[in-house]
Amino acid sequence: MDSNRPSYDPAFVEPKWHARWAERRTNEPDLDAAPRPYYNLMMFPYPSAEGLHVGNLFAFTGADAYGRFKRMQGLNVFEPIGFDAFGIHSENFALKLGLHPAELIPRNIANFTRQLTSMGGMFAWEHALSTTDPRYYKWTQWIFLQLFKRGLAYRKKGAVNWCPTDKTVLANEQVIAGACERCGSMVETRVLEQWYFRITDYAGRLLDNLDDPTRMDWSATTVQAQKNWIGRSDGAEVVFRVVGHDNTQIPVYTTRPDTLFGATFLVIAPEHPLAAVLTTVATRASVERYVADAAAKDLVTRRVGDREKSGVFTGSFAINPATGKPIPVWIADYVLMEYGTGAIMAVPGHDERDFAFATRFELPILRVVANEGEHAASPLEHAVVDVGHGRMVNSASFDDMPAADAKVAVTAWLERDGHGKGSVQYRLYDWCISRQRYWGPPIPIIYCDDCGAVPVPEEQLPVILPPVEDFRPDDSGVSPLARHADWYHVPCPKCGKPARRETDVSDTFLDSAWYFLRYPSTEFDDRAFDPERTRRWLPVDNYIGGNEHAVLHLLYARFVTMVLHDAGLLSFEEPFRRFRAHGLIIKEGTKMSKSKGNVVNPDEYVARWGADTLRTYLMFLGPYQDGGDFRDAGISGPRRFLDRIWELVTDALHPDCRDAEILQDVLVKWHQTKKKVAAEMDLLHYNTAIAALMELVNALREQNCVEYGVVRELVQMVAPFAPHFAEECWERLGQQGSIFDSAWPEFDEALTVTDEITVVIQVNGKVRGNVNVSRRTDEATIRELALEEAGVQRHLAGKTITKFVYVPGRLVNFVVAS
RNA sequence: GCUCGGGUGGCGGAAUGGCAUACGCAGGGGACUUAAAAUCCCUGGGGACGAAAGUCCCGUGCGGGUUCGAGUCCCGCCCCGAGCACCA
Repeated sequence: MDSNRPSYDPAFVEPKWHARWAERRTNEPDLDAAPRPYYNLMMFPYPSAEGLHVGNLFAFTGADAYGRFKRMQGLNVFEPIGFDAFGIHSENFALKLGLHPAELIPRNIANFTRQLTSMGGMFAWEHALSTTDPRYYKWTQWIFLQLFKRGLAYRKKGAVNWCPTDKTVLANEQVIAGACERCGSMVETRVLEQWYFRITDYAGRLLDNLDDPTRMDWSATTVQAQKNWIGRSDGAEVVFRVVGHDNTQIPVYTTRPDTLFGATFLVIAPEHPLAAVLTTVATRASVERYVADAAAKDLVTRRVGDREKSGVFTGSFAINPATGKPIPVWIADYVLMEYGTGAIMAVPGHDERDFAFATRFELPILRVVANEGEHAASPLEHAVVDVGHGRMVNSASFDDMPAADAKVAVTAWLERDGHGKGSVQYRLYDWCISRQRYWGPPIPIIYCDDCGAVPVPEEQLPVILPPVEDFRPDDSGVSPLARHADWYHVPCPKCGKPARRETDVSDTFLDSAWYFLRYPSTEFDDRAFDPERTRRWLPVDNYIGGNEHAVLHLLYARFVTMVLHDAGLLSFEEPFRRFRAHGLIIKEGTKMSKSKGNVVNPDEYVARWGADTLRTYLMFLGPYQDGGDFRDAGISGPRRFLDRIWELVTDALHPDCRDAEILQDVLVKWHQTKKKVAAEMDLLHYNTAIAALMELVNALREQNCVEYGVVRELVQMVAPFAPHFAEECWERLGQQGSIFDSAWPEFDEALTVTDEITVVIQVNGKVRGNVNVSRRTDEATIRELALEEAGVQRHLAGKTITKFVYVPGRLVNFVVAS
């Protein structure tokens, strides 16, 4: 490099453009008048004390590159950012440091803001938000009230998951294999009065919309995760009459009504309300002992699958409506009260769990479906669950019917004879939103002895979280706010008598279930979201985030949006038109974790290589939707790539490079690159887009081409990845304004193909040569040319050609017999 | 156990059923330099034969199959990762 050429120095370029962007408000679209609004959203971060890690940066860079690309395609892109700053994480960390979260969080947010600025995100900072801001959580509380108004928020006493370390209730979603999702402690069960949202009322719609392409275009893996979570199953409710109790019936839920004739006993959950009714004098003592034991166990232990079956006989019998025969009713904790009707018909011949139970307690096992070639009376060593092609046996008039048909036929018979009906069940549970903690929005409810649970009037919102020093949680099962009588004693809004505030705060997932509605309307304090702004910007056009939120955040956000839609407050019921899950970054082949000490701090890399190099590297190291392996050794490649473009820009400034002649090869490569990059950007295939740009750079260097127009468009195409760098190159090229207000390069389809093509010649599918011909050459000519190739002749010698395959523009294949 | 991903050089990874290993990293050789870094050029799956040019064989986790042709499609396995897990 000539000594008088200025070299690329990110330490100079990057701060320069941060200042320019801020000063010129480059990243602030006109929210009231943008003609082609495009809402580009990424999952907002939790501002941890450690700062942004490289995984966050990977996620944000990919989302940002997409937003910048869309903007260069002429859309008015709104790319907001904010902070999900309430919650147990922040509170626990504050406790550890002996700080108040209200002190800690602003500090963390300042650090995140610095880092997010340095990475060069196209963020509309004027609309940044924090969920901890009373101007924000006022509306989080308002959302709670909207649900309350519609009867979708209710209070229930029930067994809940209790984390002994975090000292709070956890949603089932937050319990992973019996342990707290956040701290890993084994979860216990407690009985507490909690607030729930009736998300189960929406299970069907939440499921059905997933398959509606007019509403949702989501990553397939995320859709699948939501489907599994909602867990629809189709079956039937069957009613069993109890012998000797004329008014007592036991409804059970089954997905296999076809096996009704094989139901040899019933099992009800220990908490089932009929447990006491069905118990006889002889069995009372043993039943009471069993039920008490079950109650002492926590919910999680009861859900561990392969425990040995336990249970107790009630002493009662029920009539199987199909056979008319009495079958015993048992109590066992493998039946869950929360699912279905809390009672099952046990079919040990065709269900592994029922089989294990029947074996343990010597209950009869009967086969009612036989697979092809299998005798119904074959030894009963295990349950036959898969009966896809089986036929009915031991089932009276249904005998010999294919099992799949019997499911429908038995359900129809049940309905006709009044023994039951077809029924759909969902695995989804209602959403418990109460948290016995401090660092969250207080639930806006006041308890009055006369009026009950009274919502705080909307004009009194927000219910400010008081700045108490003593916010440490304890084992009492009530929130720290309950220790602050001066705060919670208030008059009842209805009758004015002394009343008490709810002292629990709401789940962090409620904060994040509506933040995307707030971004376009952050300056309004008299409404959660402005109708006109919302109409212009929502639903979100593109949402990018981690699949770890596939079933929590994304489902809750959909639910809240659907409720607001039903309340007439939103015109759409699905908030995210397109969602793409990004992958995860690992370090040198292993997971990053604090304990391994291999968490990559992006600051060091930004300082050493520049944010643009780091961004380009992150987008290059693997497919965005899969993630990749961050290796220190690899980053020099992308830096070299940018250095070479810088040099091409320097050379292109020479007056001779304007409208210089472009070699045919370069011209074609240029247009092919433009075509490929645009297509790959849209699919988020950033690694291959960058590879294509690298190929163009290599071609330009090999052919010694620095034609101004080609270099200018190269700079435009690298801009989504290296925005500061591209702006600087743009300016050096003498271009006016921000490169992000320039139009994405167009390509000419006719110039993406060459006239001369290479046709591969195969003999029996093996490559034996090739010929260069004009694209217009006909098949016969190509065949003649192919036969002249030395390598082809060698392999054809003494053989007979039995077939000739011609794939236009690609290859020919001679099939020979020896 | 169930569901969804995935298995390709030394490494990260490319490949609408059509030249496997694009692009990048690391490596080897060379140029420049007092030297090093940086930069630039060449090379780059394994094996056999050959002085070389080259020729041939084998190669995308394993075993079958479909096809003129399979990393790609089908069947049966193995392994890794993620999620769910007594959901009747």
